[in-house]
Amino acid sequence: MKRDSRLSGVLHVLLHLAEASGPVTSEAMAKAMQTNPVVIRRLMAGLREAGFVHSEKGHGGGWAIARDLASVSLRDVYDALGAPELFALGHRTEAPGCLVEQAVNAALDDALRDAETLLLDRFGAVTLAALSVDFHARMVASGKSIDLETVHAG
Amino acid sequence: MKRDSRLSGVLHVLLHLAEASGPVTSEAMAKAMQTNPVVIRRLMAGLREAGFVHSEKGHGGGWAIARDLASVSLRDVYDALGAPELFALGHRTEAPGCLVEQAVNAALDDALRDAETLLLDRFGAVTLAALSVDFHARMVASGKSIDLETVHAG
DNA sequence: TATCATGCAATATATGATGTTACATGAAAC
DNA sequence: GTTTCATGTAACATCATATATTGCATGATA
Repeated sequence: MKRDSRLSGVLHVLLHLAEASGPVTSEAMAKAMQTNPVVIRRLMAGLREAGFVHSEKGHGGGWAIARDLASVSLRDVYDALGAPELFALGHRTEAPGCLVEQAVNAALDDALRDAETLLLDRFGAVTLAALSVDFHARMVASGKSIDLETVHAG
Repeated sequence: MKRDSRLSGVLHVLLHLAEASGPVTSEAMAKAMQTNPVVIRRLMAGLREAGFVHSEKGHGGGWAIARDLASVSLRDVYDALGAPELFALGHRTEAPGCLVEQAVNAALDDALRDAETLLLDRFGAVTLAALSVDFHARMVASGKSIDLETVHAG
């Protein structure tokens, strides 16, 4: 089962944006993330609509953070991505006529619903600012400096 | 993100097996589940190794439950399937050099780990017997009778 | 007006689950 | 014993879909 890395990717991009002094182009981000600029734009589209980032065309354009990092939780980012499916487990049939399958689905859904609530609550409790703090702590601990180009070069 | 329906499918099959009087062939199950006999055998392989079901070759052969339903939890079945990935969310990079990505991964993993614990505990608390009880309650409530062939005909 | 950057649709590629075929093994029926 | 039935498994085919790419339109700056 292939896993969806969009949330991970977007958070990564956002934190790098937060570190940058000016706007960063899709191309620069794409190079750093080893992917295509269009993929970056697709990822960011939801965040732009949600007002978390701002994009500018033309010379000197690119992407920039539009909100205080402390005001955006992982849950917000997740929602801005369209609240993608959290679980890899699914049902064989969504609306089964078979009563056995209904019972199975009900049991699984019950557990999944609770886990989903827990997970989203956790996401809601973590802000981008908190991630940034953690990142800076790691930077101090490692003694390394960082910038988008050099860190993602290797 | 495509979802893995193996757990759902196996549970469905197991409960039907429990209702059956004698061994059920892969072909019969496959017809009921609208899939291929080989797929059924693949699903059941882990359960056979775990000792939850028994298979017999030749005339009158097929699959049968080998354990008391009360002694098998959803967690056991999940493990017998090889403990497949629970979450659709993953990391962009598993062992990133980038400290930003490390911080992101750590935050996500933290939340996911707790959700996983909750989910597996829930699975551990539900036995096949409980599912069977629920199924019979549904059958009474609906007034319908059931058997493998007729229920899955349409 | 030439260049740079996003916006977006359409298409291509890659990956992995699911489905299928083929054949070997073993058990029961005849 | 030989025929039939069923599982066991590997190899292969298909299909779904996430990801990547291409192409072109739009708008902003030099």
